[in-house]
Amino acid sequence: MKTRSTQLPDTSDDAAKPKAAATDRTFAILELVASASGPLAVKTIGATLGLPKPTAHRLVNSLIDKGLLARDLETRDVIIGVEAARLAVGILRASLSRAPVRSVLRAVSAELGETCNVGVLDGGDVVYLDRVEVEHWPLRLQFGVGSRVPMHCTAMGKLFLATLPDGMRSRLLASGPFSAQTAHTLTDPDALAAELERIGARGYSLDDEEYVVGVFCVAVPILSSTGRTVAAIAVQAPKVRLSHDRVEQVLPILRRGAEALSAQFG
Amino acid sequence: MKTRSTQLPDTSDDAAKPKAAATDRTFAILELVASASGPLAVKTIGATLGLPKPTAHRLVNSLIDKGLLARDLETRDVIIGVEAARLAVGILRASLSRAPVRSVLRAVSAELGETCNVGVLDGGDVVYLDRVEVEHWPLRLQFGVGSRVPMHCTAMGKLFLATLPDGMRSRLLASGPFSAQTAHTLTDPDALAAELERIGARGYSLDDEEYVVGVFCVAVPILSSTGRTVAAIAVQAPKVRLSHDRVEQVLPILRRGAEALSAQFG
DNA sequence: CGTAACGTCTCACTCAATGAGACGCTGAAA
DNA sequence: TTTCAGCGTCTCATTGAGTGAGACGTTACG
Repeated sequence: MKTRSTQLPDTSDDAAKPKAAATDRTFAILELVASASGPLAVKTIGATLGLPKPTAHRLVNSLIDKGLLARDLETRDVIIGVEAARLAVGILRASLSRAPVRSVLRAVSAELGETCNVGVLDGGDVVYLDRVEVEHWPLRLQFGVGSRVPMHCTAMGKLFLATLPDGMRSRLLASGPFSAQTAHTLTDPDALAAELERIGARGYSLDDEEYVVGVFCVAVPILSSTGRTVAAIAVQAPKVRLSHDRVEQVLPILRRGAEALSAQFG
Repeated sequence: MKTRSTQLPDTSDDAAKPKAAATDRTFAILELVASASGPLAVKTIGATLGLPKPTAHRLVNSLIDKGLLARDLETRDVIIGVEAARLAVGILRASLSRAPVRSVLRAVSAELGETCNVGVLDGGDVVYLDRVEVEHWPLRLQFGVGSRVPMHCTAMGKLFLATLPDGMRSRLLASGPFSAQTAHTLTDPDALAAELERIGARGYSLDDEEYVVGVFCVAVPILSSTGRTVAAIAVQAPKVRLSHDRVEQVLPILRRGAEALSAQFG
């Protein structure tokens, strides 16, 4: 649910423990070599990732032993290994099952000219399953695929809340105070309940700067074959480009995407 | 004092410690998921790799936190994550930039006298992994290494579609309307399906001004050792220089390049 | 309403990873 | 040649990250 780094007994001395897991570092090295333009010296790898000299060599050699990395024959530089290529082919093949979703999302995003994403409800918050961006703006890294956002102040989250069974909804509504992310965030349970009522009746959900200042959001449900809301598709954009006056315009496009996606989930 | 309270049902005489390397196991999990035919239950992963229950969950969740794995929507099964796909594209690109391999594409391009590129399928579109140009023309910057092009209107894309398993192909064909890039683009699913049929039978794919006006393209598959299409190599040129009448001429050259490159993908 | 299967949590234990420092190698400058 | 500098390798005390048995929740199902 929360972040994963488990620093339990760290009380007073803060952030002075850059202890890193071997696995994290290993993947960092692999990714670095994969994204490099050419062969890399171990020195460079260590310097880039801030690894002590022996550690860098140990991890690199360990990857070489696995065949994931290799050494250039004359220079001793590090290049990608044959096992990595095998793994990569497998990964791309396995990730094919995601292709249809992404395909739809891209089409919707292209038509709207704005960033779109697909998310589901997991635990107490919304998880982004996939995302197609249209430009580079600050939100980009903050809310990438896999990141979690609250339910009470996002278009998707409120949509899920509105379509939940009554019992679970009231339980979630009672589950504590809602943080005020912006001045527009609905923190009062009654106001939120009323908003959910509206959303349920309309069949779509809006986020008018309730989570991030200056960002407007529209979300529609993705229904399973049984008619249950299993996911949602949303568009988000700066409010200067997307606001209440454009909602009627984007809805049919979003709904078409949602319909195409519901076929994939059914 | 050591408690031998539990007699394990087997392994009575092995002096070998339960040797555990977190990194090895993590990569084993990733590879297992990547090479699986579909979503895997954590139970299955643990059983296959001989991992204790909590350990299996810990490692899997750690990979999920990194975005390398993900969970299926309704079933809680494990599938490949989006970060893994990103990593995979990087790996394949890096592995193609290795000197011995790069020369293959250069040779093909030189022999044909036209621009050639190598690409794979990722997330519903084609990604160029490598590219050798022969002259400076408008497409140059637009479709460099790393750029993505649609599936339905490119030689490579259609080739991938044609060699996909039936289920996945039909799901992708159902995943939305196909944008008409030019007057020649196949936008009708039925017409596209018929074209894919032809491509599958012929073993190569053509793009006759379906993506860019005036550009003709020929693509052949790069097969893995198991005979699966894992990538493709293509030549593209202005139609005045490359068209149907030259296809038979370029095919053997492309195929020779494809064969040389196939070793790179296992 | 068991019950069975699976996921999560806890918690001592301990082994694998860590990294400062010493040492060796090779190649280029002096 | 010698000297020096930059890298890679080796050693080893230290420790905390990883481990896994067992207990506990949580669904799914007959």
